[in-house]
Amino acid sequence: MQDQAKHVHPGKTKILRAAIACFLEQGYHQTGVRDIAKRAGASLGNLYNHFAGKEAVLAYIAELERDELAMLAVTLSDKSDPRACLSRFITAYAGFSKRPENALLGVEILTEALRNPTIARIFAANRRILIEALTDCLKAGCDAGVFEGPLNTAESACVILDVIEGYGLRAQLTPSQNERTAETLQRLIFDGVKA
Amino acid sequence: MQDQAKHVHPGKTKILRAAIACFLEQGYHQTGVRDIAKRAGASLGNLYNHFAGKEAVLAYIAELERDELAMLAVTLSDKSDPRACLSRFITAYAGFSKRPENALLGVEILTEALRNPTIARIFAANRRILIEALTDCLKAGCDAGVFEGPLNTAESACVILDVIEGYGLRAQLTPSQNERTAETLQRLIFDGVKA
Amino acid sequence: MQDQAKHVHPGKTKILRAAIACFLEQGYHQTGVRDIAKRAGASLGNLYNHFAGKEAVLAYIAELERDELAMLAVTLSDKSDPRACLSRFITAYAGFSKRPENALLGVEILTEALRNPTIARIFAANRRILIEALTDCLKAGCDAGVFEGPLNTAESACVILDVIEGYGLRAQLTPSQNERTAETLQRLIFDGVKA
Amino acid sequence: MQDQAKHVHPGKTKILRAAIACFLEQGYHQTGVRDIAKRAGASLGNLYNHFAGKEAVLAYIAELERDELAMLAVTLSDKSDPRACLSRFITAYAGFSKRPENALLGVEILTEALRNPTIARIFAANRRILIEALTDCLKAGCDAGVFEGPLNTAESACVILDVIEGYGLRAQLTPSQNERTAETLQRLIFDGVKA
DNA sequence: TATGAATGAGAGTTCATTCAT
DNA sequence: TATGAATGAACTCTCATTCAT
Repeated sequence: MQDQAKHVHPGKTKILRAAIACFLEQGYHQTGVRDIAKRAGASLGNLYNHFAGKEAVLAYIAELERDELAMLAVTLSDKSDPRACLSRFITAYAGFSKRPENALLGVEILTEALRNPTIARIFAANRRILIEALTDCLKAGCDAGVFEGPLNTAESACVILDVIEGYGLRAQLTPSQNERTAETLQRLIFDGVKA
Repeated sequence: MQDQAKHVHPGKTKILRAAIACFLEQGYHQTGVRDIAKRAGASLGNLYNHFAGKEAVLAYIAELERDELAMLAVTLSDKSDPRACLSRFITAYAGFSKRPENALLGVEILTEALRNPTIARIFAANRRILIEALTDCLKAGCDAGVFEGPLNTAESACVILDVIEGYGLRAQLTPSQNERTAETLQRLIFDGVKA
Repeated sequence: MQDQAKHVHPGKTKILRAAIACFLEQGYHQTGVRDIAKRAGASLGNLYNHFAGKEAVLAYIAELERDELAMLAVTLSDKSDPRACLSRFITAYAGFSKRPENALLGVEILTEALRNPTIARIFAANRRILIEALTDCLKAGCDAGVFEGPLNTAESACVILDVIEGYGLRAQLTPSQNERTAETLQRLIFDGVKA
Repeated sequence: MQDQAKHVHPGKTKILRAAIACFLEQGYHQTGVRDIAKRAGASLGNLYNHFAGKEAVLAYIAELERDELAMLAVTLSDKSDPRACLSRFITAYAGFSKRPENALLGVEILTEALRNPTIARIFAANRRILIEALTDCLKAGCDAGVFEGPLNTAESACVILDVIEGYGLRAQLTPSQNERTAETLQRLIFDGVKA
């Protein structure tokens, strides 16, 4: 989570950063608003001056992700060479996904989205950014014949994201993973396992 | 979660089933031990006669998964035709993964495993069952030349599980998904996107 | 607490000994009936077959003390030499009081007696055994002129017991105490501090 | 327990006074934090805003005793007349010890100190205040020849405190005690029982 | 904005006790 | 006798949130 928050009130940013750190370390439900306030060096009341509540903090964090994802989606906009384009995206999104703050916060937001409509809406909107750009890229590739059609492009886009995000999450559980696994990602997405 | 629990005390089974239902509906952290006891029609104290605590209930559920996964792993044991074998496994595990109790409980267990060593150990053991069987299948396929080597088989196994589990989870978020998506899974795992 | 319990049911004795051990280690209120049963290797229900409840266990223990105290009181019965008699009692009761099971159980019983009438009655009865014997000894000594009268014998008896019991309790808090302190007890009880 | 607490937050003081009252009436372990909060007219959560927990409340109370004991120790500082000094102290400390809040809270703190290191440390510190002052007084008296040396002054100091505190505690168990017992204390401490 | 005392419902857990077997 | 599952009230403590200052 980079500093897209530069223009907001410094007190709010301080709280936000503390919240991200807490959610990463302890998880959303295991984190108390007191933990956040204490870590931010702010008072409990002040947290409520900046955010409507604990859920609003998570929602805000989820929304911050949007800008980052939009930048990643740009990687996919070059329609002239869908293959190279997809390859670049895989590398970029794998790099994004393996950063702990993205991998772990992503899981927190996903699991919360499963039962919390407010978060679900933001999560779906974020995801749509990548899915749509990826789907467009796949469609362009199919039309150009560089991807083997007919392809269920929307579903394929989801699968590609799953593969990359799964890789990012595994990087947290097994930090010792070697560097060549990123190449495996490329290989499998493009060619599958078959001879 | 089927009835592998037949041989245990009926009171314990009753509580277990209630816990599974609660964790599914509300999530692990959002479920209180009182919710479980009430749903089981048992007293709070009795829950603690059968389980050391709330975490022990989740751990027990996670351990129950092992037997089911072991049965799925058998699908992969036919070394004579790795390709057909993998194909069958994909179908079987996709069917397993799209069932809400497996998809949602799986997420609960995964997220808890991220920060809870007890659950992490069980989660890792369960996962290893599938990973090892799948890796063996891929290796056999590479040796036989039906899969395109050289292949990072261990990492590929992880990716294949990610793809299927991601599919299963998406089935919960977007229940309207059509049936053809399972075919897309097979297609992408075997061939990737490229022409 | 020696084995006056030989003639009772062995299951009961087992529980009793476990209870004493628990009360010593954890204190009466910090000990649960489950702790006692577990330590005794008995079932919870069985404990209730032998005792009406937790309080009854403590009451029984308190009553066991009576026989030991009665034996100590015998030390004071020799009216021919009140001085030697008192001296012997001080030594005997100091030895009794510094044993952890007597010192610590004594405190448990005393504090429970402060607010629990059942225990208070037993505690008072036990204490009366020593007080009366000691008062008699002091009276005999005053009559014989070996103790300096007029002496508030009843109150003096209490004070003598306090001194010895305080010494026993201190032995628990500061186990490093040297051996000469028992002599100090004799000295102070007989002569006080004054020249 | 007098109002040394004037400078602290009124809410905290209110809770403290309620806790003292509860501990007196019911004892430390028999008192629930809800009892304290209810008696204080405060909410349960607020109690935890002021104290880290139930034990911290008792620890705070034990620490409040320190100031009162320090004032009593001053009674012993007049080295010119150790005998008169000791006599005054006996009267003062007997007066202190027979007040229910001191006698009963003292027992609660002592028994808790037997197994709780936190409380044990505070208890020992409090006790050291009196022991040291009393030991100094006895030493001065021995040097001046008004007390009969050689005297184990440290141990004698303990015994003197035991005698007075035992008297204070007995005053709770047998409230009908007449006034002359305090004189008996003086008599026994100075002269013992012997002619 | 910023503070932190105050709230009370709810958390997980333990309690002494009962009772059908 | 002996068992241990069952009970539900009570335990200490934490929660997200409010509000007077």
